[in-house]
Amino acid sequence: MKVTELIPRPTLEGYPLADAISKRKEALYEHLKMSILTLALQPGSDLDEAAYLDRFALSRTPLREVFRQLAGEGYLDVRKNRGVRVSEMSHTSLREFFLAAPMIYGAILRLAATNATPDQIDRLKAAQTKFSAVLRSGRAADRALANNGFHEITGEMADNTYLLPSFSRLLIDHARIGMTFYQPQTNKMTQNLATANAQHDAIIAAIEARDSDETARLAEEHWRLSRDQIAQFVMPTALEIPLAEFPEATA
Amino acid sequence: MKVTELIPRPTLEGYPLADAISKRKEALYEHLKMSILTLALQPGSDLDEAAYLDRFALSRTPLREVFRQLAGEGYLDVRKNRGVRVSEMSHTSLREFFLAAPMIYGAILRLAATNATPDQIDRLKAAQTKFSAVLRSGRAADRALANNGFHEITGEMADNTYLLPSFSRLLIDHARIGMTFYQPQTNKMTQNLATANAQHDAIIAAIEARDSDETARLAEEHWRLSRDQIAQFVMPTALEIPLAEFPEATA
DNA sequence: AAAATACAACTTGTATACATTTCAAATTTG
DNA sequence: CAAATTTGAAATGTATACAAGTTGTATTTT
Repeated sequence: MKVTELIPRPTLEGYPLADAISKRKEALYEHLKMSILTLALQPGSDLDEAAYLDRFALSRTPLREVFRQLAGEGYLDVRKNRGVRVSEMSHTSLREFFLAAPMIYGAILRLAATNATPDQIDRLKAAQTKFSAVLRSGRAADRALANNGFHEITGEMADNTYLLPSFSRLLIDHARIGMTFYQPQTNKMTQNLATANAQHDAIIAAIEARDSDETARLAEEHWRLSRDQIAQFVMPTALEIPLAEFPEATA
Repeated sequence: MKVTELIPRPTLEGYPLADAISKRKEALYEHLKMSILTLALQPGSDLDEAAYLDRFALSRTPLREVFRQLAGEGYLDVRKNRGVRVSEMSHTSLREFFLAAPMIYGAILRLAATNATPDQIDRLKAAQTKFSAVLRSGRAADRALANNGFHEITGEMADNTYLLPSFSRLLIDHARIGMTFYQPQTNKMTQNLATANAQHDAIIAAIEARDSDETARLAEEHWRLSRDQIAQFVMPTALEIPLAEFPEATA
């Protein structure tokens, strides 16, 4: 057995999980993904190489490799000689999102019903258990991540090299859009979350039954719920109070 | 003005286009893409870092960056501690390809008709002029690249961040499948190429007319031609000569 | 002689010094 | 005084030495 495996490296300050380099690389990778999905790192914001260098105890070469990989997956933009920033989201990309999402989501779930393995179904159930639990805890970021985790597994189930890249990019921005818009202040939205939860259960059942038509139907229904929720925030129902009644307007 | 801009670097042996580093990086990037699309580099084959180091006069850091980027785009696979190889193509991926391609191609061309800019239309016409010319010259690799160039522009026209990643991956393997199967030894296949050429012209006209329904219809037709051509090679019509008539069988 | 081990050459990964480019503040110029 | 230019600190990109891992071959062991 290798000696180096037996001697733990000294703990690094500021980063308690210090371990093999590849572990730290992986940790940085996951940390950035999570931060971007939950908007802890905002779209368009610059990343400071130096800060991550210290925090994750990596040298520039592997750090930059992680940045490049995340750029390839659509999380980051690398601009030559100008550093790295979190990939942008604009009203334009929102429109593109609405066009592409129903088609890709439908296709992925249809294929998931055909190709899912028993192990994947188990993992989907576990992801759904987590999502369900997190609905109660109420933290928006946790909800977005749990929902993302659920859908990532459906992408894996579909097992199609060619569809996965687009699906993955959609999931990134779905999470980010969700973080922006789903703030369940109203009863309606809390109700919607419960509906989404029920839809996840139905999707699992349909996949397990290998019923691809039913799974595709549920995909459409699930998408519609999500879309309406977003639309409600982009185009809210007009206020019904006459302007004059606002304190600011009367002052 | 910077002095370094005025002093040309000494010409590097084995690579006449020697220039600024970023040019050489770009050259390597394009060379690898081209080699992979035309099967000059076969699916699954290993890439020798050292060979490209000399040939393109790059140091390992930028060279490896190019490898990573191409991996992100689906041209290469990077395996930890085991070097880089050209991404694989199997009978499994062929099936995945057939499932995904018609949907994505249809969507891309439909959107292209809606969103194409005049400049892009001009470039599409130029690409088609090239494709047309190359049909006569007859080299399979040139045809595959010209066809790829045409479709890449339609992807750009569609202008949808979320669909482009899948579309790009499909184009890679479409070119490679084409190189494997389209060897116009029969009259039928030569005829098919002429048909494809005419379809390209029709697609340009439909896009220019902003007729998205017609463009989508043409996309389906174009796909069907391509699919049938591939199917013909995967499942050729059976030989009609009885076994006994082969010299080997009678010997 | 077959299997297991050890070793050495080679490949891949990382750290870091150095080169280049960018950005912005300070200076010069018209 | 405004515009253009210079300049230098900070950020980004590259080269290269060194470390770690992998692979194939020689050696030992049974």
